[in-house]
Amino acid sequence: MTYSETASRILDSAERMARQGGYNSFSFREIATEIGIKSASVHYHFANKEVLGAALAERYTNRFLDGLGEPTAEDADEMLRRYAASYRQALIEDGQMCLCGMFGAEISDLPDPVARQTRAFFVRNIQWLGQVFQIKGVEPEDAETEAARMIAALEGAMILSRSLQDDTLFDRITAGYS
Amino acid sequence: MTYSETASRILDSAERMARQGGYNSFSFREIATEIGIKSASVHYHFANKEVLGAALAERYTNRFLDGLGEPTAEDADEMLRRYAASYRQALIEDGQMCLCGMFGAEISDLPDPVARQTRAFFVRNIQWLGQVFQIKGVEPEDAETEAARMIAALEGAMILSRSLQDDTLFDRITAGYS
DNA sequence: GTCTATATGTCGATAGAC
DNA sequence: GTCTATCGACATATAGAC
Repeated sequence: MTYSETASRILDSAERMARQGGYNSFSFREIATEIGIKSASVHYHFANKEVLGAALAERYTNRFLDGLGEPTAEDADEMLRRYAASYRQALIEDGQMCLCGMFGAEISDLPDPVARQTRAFFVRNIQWLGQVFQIKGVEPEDAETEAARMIAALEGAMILSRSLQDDTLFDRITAGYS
Repeated sequence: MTYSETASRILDSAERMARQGGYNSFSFREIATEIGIKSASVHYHFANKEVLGAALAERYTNRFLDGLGEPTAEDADEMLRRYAASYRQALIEDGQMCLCGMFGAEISDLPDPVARQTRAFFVRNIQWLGQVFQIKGVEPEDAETEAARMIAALEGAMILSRSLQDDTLFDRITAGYS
């Protein structure tokens, strides 16, 4: 999927808001004001809020996985470090939470298309990490559990670190993955 | 703090909604409708939303720690199992997320009194678990990090398990704590 | 303690001009 | 593609009667 310049700026704005306060924290009006158009114009690019929310989660997931690259046959430990570093960068350098971690927490209240894209984030991440754990020698039947455990640790570390306003806490919690 | 019958029912209703969709998912009107009064009456018990939100997090934290009891000098492993079981029960038996996990994720958008009570949940839980890890023989300077790591794992496990609609995933992710 | 009534603001969404 | 204008619904919050 490729987006027009304006559509991209809408997504950028919405993503920043959603990563601070979740699905209910971005609005057509506030996005419009921020990028200098009117809310009716935002509706031209994204017909309604669930379409916008689903596009948000989809773009986020694609970018996240693109940033990781394909799991390579060597240097599995380096892949794990890189995976953890993606979360670290989002939290500490960008100052933002994981979009799909936010959406995942409130998933039972989300419109179905948004919930489905949120699930896709976790499914695809578990697959990616599961491959890495298999390369490391984890039994195939345990690799996805190990993957889910690592993702849970990283999502949870973001929440505690952000809540307690202590960036070093994220590093200490995830020290085993670096 | 002790609440009147009506105030308790307000908190019960708000807590259930907040544990599904976060801070923006409960409203005076919806609470009022659910318990059979008018929204103006909800305002009589809780002056405004940030007061209600802070009361929600405070009551949740007190109940949670009361349910755990004091860390005892023996059976540290049993204390850890009991701690993990509290999260398991919330997710699987009650079908709800951790209130302060939700609030923690969106903490940068929360009114200050709510944010402070949310932080208190994590501070007090880290202290409780930190004591248990010390009893287990973890070095005092590492005990709170170990505590934060376990809480992060449990909060993250809730998010992934709920997102993927797979209760068994929570158990598999947290198997090391049981 | 609860009510009616209301003020004031924001929300998502749409019709139709340009 | 963007705009003005507007709708109906819902939000938090308050004044004042009972």
